[in-house]
Amino acid sequence: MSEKKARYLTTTLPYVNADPHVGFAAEVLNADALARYWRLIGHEVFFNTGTDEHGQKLADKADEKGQSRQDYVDHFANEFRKLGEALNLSYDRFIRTTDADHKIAAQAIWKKCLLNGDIYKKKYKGLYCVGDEMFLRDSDLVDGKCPNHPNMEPQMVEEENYFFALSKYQDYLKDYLSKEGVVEPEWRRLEALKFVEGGLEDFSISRERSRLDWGIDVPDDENQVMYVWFDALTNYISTLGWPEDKDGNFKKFWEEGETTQLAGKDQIRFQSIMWQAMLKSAGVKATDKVVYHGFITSGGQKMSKSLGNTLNPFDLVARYGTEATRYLLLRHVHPFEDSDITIERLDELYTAGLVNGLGNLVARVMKMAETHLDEPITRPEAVGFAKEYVEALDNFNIQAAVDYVWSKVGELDERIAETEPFKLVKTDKTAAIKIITDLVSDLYIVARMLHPFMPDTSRIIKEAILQNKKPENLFNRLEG
RNA sequence: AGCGGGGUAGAGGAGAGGUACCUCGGGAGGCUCAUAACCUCCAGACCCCGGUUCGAUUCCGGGCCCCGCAACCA
Repeated sequence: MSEKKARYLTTTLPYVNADPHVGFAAEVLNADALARYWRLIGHEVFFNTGTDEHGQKLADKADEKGQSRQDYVDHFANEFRKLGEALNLSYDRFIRTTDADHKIAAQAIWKKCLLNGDIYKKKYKGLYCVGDEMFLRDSDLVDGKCPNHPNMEPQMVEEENYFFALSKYQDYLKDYLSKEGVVEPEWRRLEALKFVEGGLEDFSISRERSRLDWGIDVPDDENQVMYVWFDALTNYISTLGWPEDKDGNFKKFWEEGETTQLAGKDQIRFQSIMWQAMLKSAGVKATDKVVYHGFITSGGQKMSKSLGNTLNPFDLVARYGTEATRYLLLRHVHPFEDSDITIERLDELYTAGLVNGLGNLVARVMKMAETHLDEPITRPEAVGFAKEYVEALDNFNIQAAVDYVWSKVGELDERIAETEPFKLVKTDKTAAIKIITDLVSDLYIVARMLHPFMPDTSRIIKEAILQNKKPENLFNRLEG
């Protein structure tokens, strides 16, 4: 058996200025399903996620609450860790951009890029919105004001910042993005390519300390603090131990392995353009593939607190349980396009797919098995997965993979209706037992395919089969 | 302004030059192993106007509408 390539997988790091969003829950669940699947088929996997914890917005909020910055972000980091438990995630590291080793790595990549001549200092003058702590571009202005803060007068501010010479990497990025597969779905790659061809501007990568004092220090310049990019993006490699690589994870997973990043569709510029240029400048291998998903809306609108249509992942877990929440978000969120989700819809899908579907199938098959089989079936040989299932997962289409598993659930239900083993057992016991054995055996295969998506359910079904015992109901009916 | 995606039964998706599939929901029958579950059948759709074509919902042009991006929203 040939040694399979190690695989690295990461989500983006959510900014911790709010509680976990259901969209991030979907992203991290997709990552988790892929990580579990890859491990299942024999790859060594490093699955990374975590939190992005710097920036003036967070510092201001901490100040408002009278908390220390670290305490404030600790609280949110903890909320995101809880999400990991609530969703039963199998990540290998939960990185925080406030972790000591990450700060060292961020400074290290900065120095490499500086040494490579891609970081320079430049005076920058422009309209600045105090509300957003951001410079405004002319195209941002609405009636000469910041669109987010129409009551505040933008101020003309001049400051000196470091810039990264993204424009130098136009040709490189064009080459990088010309290879099919570096961005999924394919049409997003074309979008990225078009953006690069449209011309790239160098971007600002630091702020004066007076304007931003909660971040990683710029090496050898007391007055400057890193602005998001060199800080946040570097997590993808600092998590592996770069640059020292004491444990060899960076070499194994990033340099010699296959790297995949998952991100929202708004992240193309950051993940597939800026980050790739930074890696090139620092002499680090490019990401092999970035997969971009859509957003989740509710009731046809963007979720927002003022509309009252936010769905909190913790509420979903409280309502449906961990396994069912995984099912709902993995099967009923489109892999690449936007998806709309409402509680009413999720309730229907929960009942149809889990209570009436999988749960009921397990109950009826295992009841027959327990009643009519003298002993458990022998565990079916692991002969590799069905082509449809494998292809869907290779294409990052988890929805299609789960759909395939449920097509098998449907087939088993049909087969029971057609062959009527519960009736046949009265007239031809041998034939009935053969049918039941086959049903149980195929149910075992369903459970195996279920593992990446619903690991506990998969295990419970397999155990029930190997003990020849009907388990407790897997999914209870919703109240009301 | 521009760039990108899209408009298919009540809802969400798939698909193809010869009027269309899946899931959920609705209706009728059947079954009794199962969580009033399951199976079968039925009703129900290709945004509008032109063009190409023997034939378009599918290709082309135009229109209308929706969504995303527009350099820190997952």
